[in-house]
Amino acid sequence: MFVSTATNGIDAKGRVSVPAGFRSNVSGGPFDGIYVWPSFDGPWLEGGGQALMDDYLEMIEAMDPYDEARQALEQSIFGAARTLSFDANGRITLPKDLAEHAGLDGKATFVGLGRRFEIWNPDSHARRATSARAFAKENKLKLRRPSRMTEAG
Amino acid sequence: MFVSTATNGIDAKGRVSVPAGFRSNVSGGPFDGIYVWPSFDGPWLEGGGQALMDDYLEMIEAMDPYDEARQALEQSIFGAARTLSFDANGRITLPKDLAEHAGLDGKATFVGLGRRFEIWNPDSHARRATSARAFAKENKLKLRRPSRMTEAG
DNA sequence: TTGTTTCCCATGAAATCCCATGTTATCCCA
DNA sequence: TGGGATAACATGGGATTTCATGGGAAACAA
Repeated sequence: MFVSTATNGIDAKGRVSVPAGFRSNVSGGPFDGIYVWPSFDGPWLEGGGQALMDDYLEMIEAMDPYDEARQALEQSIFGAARTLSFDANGRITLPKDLAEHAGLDGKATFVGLGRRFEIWNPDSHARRATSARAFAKENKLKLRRPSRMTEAG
Repeated sequence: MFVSTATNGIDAKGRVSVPAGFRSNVSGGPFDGIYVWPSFDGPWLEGGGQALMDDYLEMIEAMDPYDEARQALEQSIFGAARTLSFDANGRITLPKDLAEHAGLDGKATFVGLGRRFEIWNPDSHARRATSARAFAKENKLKLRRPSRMTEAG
C-alpha cells in the first residue's frame, strides 16, 4: 500500500526519484514503473501501479457501455494516463504537460493514499495537508466500521 | 491485540525498542514492522500493524470519493503514516518530525489500545492516564456489551 | 545536424545491518 | 520451593548498504 509523503527534486531533464517505498509497492508487475495522469478534480497528478489500473478497469467495465459517466471515466483515466518506467536509479521522467497541470517546478511531493497516490506541488500540498488536518480535528473525524447488520447507506 | 504500557529509551540515532508484545502482534504480516503517524487530535503518535491499515483502507474506500471527510482522513492517515520496520533487535527508528510532533525526547511510552496503539511522551502520558482514570471514576463508567441484534450505526 | 531521450557511472547523505553487552525474565531441576 | 542456568529483551556503536541526485555518453528522432 502507498503510504507517507515525500518531496523529491525534479532535475533539468525532468527526472524525479519515486520514493523507494512506492517503488517496492509496484515491483513484480508486468512493467517496472507507474501509471500517472492528471487529476480531473484539480491541479495535481494521480498515480498507481498495475493493480490500481486493473481495479479501475474492472469498475468501469461494470458500468453500462453507453453510460456517459463511463465514457468520461474511460477518457479521463485510461485515455489520459501515461506509463512512466523507472530508470536504473528509480526515477521517472515527468512529461511537460503533466508537470504543467500540477504546477510542478523543481520539486514534486508524492502522497501515498493507500491504493493510489498523488503528486503535488509542495506548496500547494502543504496548504492542503494543513486544512485536511484541521478539518479532521474540528469535525472529530473517526473511522467507523460500516455496520454489517444494517448496511444503511 | 495491543495491550499494556511500556516506556523505552530513544537513543542518539532515534532508535527505540518496540515492546516485545507489540512485535509478536504484528508478526506474520507482509512486512516486519509497524505503521506510525501523528495523531491529528493532539501531540502523540498513532500506530498499528498491517491489519489495522487494511481495515482503515476498507472503511475509507467505502466513503464517497468527493466527501471532504474522506479526503481529510486519507491525507491525515495514509499521507502522514510511515512504515517503520524492525531491525534485528526489534527496534524502529523514529523520524525526527514524528518525535517532534509527540514531544519525544529520550524516552517514548507505548500504550496498547487493542487494535491500535499510541506513542506518548512519558510525562504527558502520565498526566493523561491520571485524568482518564479520574474521569472514569467520576462518571462511573461501565463497559456494556453491544447488542448483536440491533447493531444500529 | 540539432535537440531529445535513454543508459551508465559517480557521490554524499542517510538509513540499515551486524555484532557486542548488560539486565531482566523465564525455565528447569534438585 | 529455592536457586542456578538459560533465554529473551533492551541498548550501544561501528560498518555497510540504500537512496536521492548530478552529469556525461550513447542512441534516437526530427
